[in-house]
Amino acid sequence: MNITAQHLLSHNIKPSAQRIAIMKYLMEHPIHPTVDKIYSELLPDMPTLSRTTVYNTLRVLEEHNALLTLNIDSKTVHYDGNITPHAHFMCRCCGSIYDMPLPEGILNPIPKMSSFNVEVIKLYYKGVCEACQQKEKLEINN
Amino acid sequence: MNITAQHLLSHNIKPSAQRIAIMKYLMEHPIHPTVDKIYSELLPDMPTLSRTTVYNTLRVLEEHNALLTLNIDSKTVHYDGNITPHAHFMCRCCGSIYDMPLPEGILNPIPKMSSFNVEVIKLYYKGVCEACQQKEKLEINN
DNA sequence: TGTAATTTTGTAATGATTTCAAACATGTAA
DNA sequence: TTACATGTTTGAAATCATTACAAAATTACA
Repeated sequence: MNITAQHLLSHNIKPSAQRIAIMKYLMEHPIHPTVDKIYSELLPDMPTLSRTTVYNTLRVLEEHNALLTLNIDSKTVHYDGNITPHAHFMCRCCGSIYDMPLPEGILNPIPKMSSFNVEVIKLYYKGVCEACQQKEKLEINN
Repeated sequence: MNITAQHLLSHNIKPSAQRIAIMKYLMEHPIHPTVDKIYSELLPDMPTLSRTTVYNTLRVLEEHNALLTLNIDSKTVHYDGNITPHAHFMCRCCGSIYDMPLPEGILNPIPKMSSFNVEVIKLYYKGVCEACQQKEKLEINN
């Protein structure tokens, strides 16, 4: 029994070949991929894989809290196999998404927050990453 | 010249009838409506209004920082005419979106944040609102 | 082995958003 | 005022991510 299957079982998810492949891909590639990225990366090694299976599987993984779904991009959903609490930064130039630390204390006041029962927190930063800032400077100088 | 038109001008937006109507609706209805909500609410008083115009106008308003776009709901975008910094809570039962205070200090560390140039911060809470918590209790008791 | 339950697959449908070109409105110069 | 240029609105059609669905494949287990 491999480690990814055990990880799925610990979330009460039956570890099929497809689910293992998708979960493994997410854990080994912390690049916050989209459905299409996951699908096209896994297809060469799993030629019968269906896009619908990727959608289905990601929904199952989400429902069992085995991944985070990111709505930082209004065009499409991105997925994160790292479920430890953290924030995300998306560059408006290159579209890359980076992990960020969660500010101190942001998790603490949740239970006291008025009468709402807060179950999930999403913190998104948007702007320009280091690499794209350099590119912008070069363009201005030319 | 009405106050909404002045508001648009202060954001360098030419105040057409449609733009005024949409901006006014957003400012007078802090319910974080969707495109379809805005369209169907304005249609009776502006029968020639096109859905495309609502999309176009919201994009113009966003580009000129006259509103906030919320990607808290993965299904569709919600809009907020209140541009003072604040967070949002969405109820997973009824879908309502509420304004929330931004935690102390969350805006301060932005400039120091590694080498990223942060331009926008979005903080979303998800869970169950007070009213839906009451409903859930009633259902359990019956 | 046989049968029920679950999972995967591919196709078709859905629905939010965008594209596009024509119609319309507005501003300005003569 | 007219003429022209510019910007805005409109509605139809296209796009594209996602979902629905039913058949096929796989798994669990008696």
